[in-house]
Amino acid sequence: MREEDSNWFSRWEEELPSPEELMPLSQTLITPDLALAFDIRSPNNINNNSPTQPQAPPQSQPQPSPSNPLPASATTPPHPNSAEFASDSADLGSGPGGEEPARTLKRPRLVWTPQLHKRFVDAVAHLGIKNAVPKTIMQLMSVDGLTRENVASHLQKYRLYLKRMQGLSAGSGGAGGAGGLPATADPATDHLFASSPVPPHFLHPGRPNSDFLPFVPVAALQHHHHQQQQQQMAAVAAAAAHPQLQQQYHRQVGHFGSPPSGQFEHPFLSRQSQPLHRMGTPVHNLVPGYVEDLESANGTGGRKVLTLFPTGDD
DNA sequence: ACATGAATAT
DNA sequence: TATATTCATG
Repeated sequence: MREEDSNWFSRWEEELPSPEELMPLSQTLITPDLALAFDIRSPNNINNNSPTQPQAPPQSQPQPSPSNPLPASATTPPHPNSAEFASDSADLGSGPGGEEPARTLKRPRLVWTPQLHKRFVDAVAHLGIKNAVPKTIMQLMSVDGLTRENVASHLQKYRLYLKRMQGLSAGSGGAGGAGGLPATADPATDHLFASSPVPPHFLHPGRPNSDFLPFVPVAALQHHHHQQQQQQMAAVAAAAAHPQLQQQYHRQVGHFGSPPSGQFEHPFLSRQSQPLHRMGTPVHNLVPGYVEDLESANGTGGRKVLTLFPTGDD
């Protein structure tokens, strides 16, 4: 019933990160090889048995992040970044055995952790279904390394999920939250989606419920040529919708412009801007809320999986 | 030319 | 299965 809805909705609302919290949330996708290069790994169990990701239950403890036992011989560290390198022609099919990271580098598969998905949902929620298109969502999420394709793909699946939910929503509030599993979402396939509450508006396409917090978490400078402009555009667009926000936007940008504290720089952070023409990364990993970690699962064929999961409890 | 969304591939 | 990539449209 509606009351249930508002119930979980309230909770969901409370969980929403405030602009301040959101702003510094510049996560960074660290590629396995990069991590390896800098010896960034969780000093925990080297044996990741769990084929699936820790479902990240409500529990938010420093879950021993399944480190990746990446075979030291992990050669071919896929540089996941810009695929805009046209000049070089070394070994084309340098598959396994080859050392040089062929330019045919593919990013590791992105794993949508509940946290990441939450950001996704939040972004969509704040944008409104209409404006929630991959590009915009991506920008709002401000996750470094996230591509439009990543978002598009996820969005596609998410829409299907919503559709299914609409059909089943009759009688049961459905989307359980972080607390319990929704009785309605049965298939394991929906587990991820079930981890984040679905704003009611999503299920009611005919009702422009726009009483959402207007904020513009423009953040994380990203690489690639025009991204900055794009972000600005996004911000401007958002500002257009909410003129009063322009201030916020500027404020935030300013914030990013000047690092909060020059305490120390993690090697890999500074390095990060090195390998490719990535722009300076405003990573504040001083914030204990989010920690980047990665896990490469040596699946069946040796495909690497990039997992970024914030340790921050949600 | 570019972004989206669905279909298809891995 | 989940995510990536391709493809047809807008």
